[in-house]
Amino acid sequence: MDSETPRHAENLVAPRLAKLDRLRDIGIDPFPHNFERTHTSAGALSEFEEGKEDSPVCSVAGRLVRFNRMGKSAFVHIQDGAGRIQLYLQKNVLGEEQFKRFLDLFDIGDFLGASGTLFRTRTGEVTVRVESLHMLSKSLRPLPEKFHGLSDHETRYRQRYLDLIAGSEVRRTFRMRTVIISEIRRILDGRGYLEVETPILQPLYGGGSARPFVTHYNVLGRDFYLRIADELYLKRLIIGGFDKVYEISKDFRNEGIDRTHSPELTMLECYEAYVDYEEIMRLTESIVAQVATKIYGTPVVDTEAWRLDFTPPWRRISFSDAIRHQTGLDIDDYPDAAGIAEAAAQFGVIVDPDLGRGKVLDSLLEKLVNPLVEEPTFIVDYPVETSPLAKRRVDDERYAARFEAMAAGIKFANAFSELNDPLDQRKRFEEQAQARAAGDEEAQVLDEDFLLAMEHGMPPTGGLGIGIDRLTMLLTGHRNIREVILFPQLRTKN
RNA sequence: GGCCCGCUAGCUCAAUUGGCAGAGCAACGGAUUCUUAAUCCGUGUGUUCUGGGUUCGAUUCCCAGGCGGGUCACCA
Repeated sequence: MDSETPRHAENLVAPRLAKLDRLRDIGIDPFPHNFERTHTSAGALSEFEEGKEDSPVCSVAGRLVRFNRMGKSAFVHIQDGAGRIQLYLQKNVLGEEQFKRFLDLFDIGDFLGASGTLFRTRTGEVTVRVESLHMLSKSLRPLPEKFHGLSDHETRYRQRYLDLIAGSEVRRTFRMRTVIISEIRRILDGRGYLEVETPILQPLYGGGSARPFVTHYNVLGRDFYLRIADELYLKRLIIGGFDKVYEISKDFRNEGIDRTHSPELTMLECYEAYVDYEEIMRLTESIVAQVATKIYGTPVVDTEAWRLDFTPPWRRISFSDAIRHQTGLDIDDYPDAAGIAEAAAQFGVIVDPDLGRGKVLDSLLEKLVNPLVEEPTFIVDYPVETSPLAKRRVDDERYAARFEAMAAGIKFANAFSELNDPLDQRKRFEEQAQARAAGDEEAQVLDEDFLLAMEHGMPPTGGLGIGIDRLTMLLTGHRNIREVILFPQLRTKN
């Protein structure tokens, strides 16, 4: 018994250890190497429904999850990756010895393999009439209760395997997450995008506004950063001549953890040469609508949490209109940080003006507008101070050609016409350096190597980032990011 | 990090205005050859998160800590 096992739990483990010994005593390996199954649970059920044979023969395997003993017979359910199937065990079919062995030595939680013929019970359930039965792996600990399942969040996250065993909704959510990612790949591959891999350990972090995790590279003798974004490397590839590139990978941001933030997050970033953010908006709508359709057969996501219609085109509102509608303020009337900070304070948004006008405007949007956005919406044309890597609008240099996408109060995409003027880019970095000096720890760091690349010429480019975790939340109806991350980070127990 | 809430059996939850800790499921023993949260008979398995304090007596009250949840701040 390991040290984590409470003493009283031994009462639950000991009988199973005894059964393990008895299995070995009668020459049965409780942990055999394999089992030749012919069908998954779902495969067996559909074969029966197709009715090509009267009583199809099959071998199935899975974890024992329900156990109804009926004296000389028993109904049990096993669960595999495809679902559940019922087995019917009869003393006169299995023989006295094998039947008794099952009753005496098998427990809920064990993996077993069974072979037999399919039939339909009186109550209509397609079931395997078992002719031979095999122990595939003995379970030594009890599973969570069958009806209520596991509801303690801490245990669900720390022992996710128990959550997955007990909850079909949980399994469904994570299968959807995988479908979302593979469908995005399929869409981008189909459009001629090249999937690439760029460094996770970076000598300088950039491409986003966040504090990084720091690590040490022994052989190079210096600190490196876990990336907060892929952006500056993907742009180097655009400069290098790949017209369309994307990467789906983890970013790391050393920030708070809450319902919509995980320090380790999965991000899609894609860049396409010769297009602007208008085209990227259409791409974004198309990706999300197609992914939703892949899952639900329609772009309408109708869950317990919300109903969201991702059918393009989505609603669009400019940054300044969004602020104006919410506050009556025209942000153009406040060209400096001090003025807008004072105006924001009237709405309970308190920001130190030393951090810059962009920071104040960001806060206004974040606090007063974003939480109220329910329908899928593009907020477009961000003040240039908030967008150090985005191109200025042609008609108004105070604004950047940038959008963010949100729904149900959750921001899930950020995109812009990428700044490709190296002189303007240098200026923007310098402004960020000032903000950093004033105390903005998330301000971007000047990256000479990136500027050098841009000085060699970068084509006009549209770029997009989609938070995969958040998109998964929206598409699966979860309000907490931990529900869509298999192993969310928790404090370690000692 | 601040504030608020929670932690009781393997699981889901009760209860104790400070006085022997109790249900269902699971488990264990028995009955049952068509069950579906099977049913019927019997058995309660516990460091009430941890450490202090107050008290004749603490699971309950007080203090500190741990872990979790919510919220605020920061970020996507």
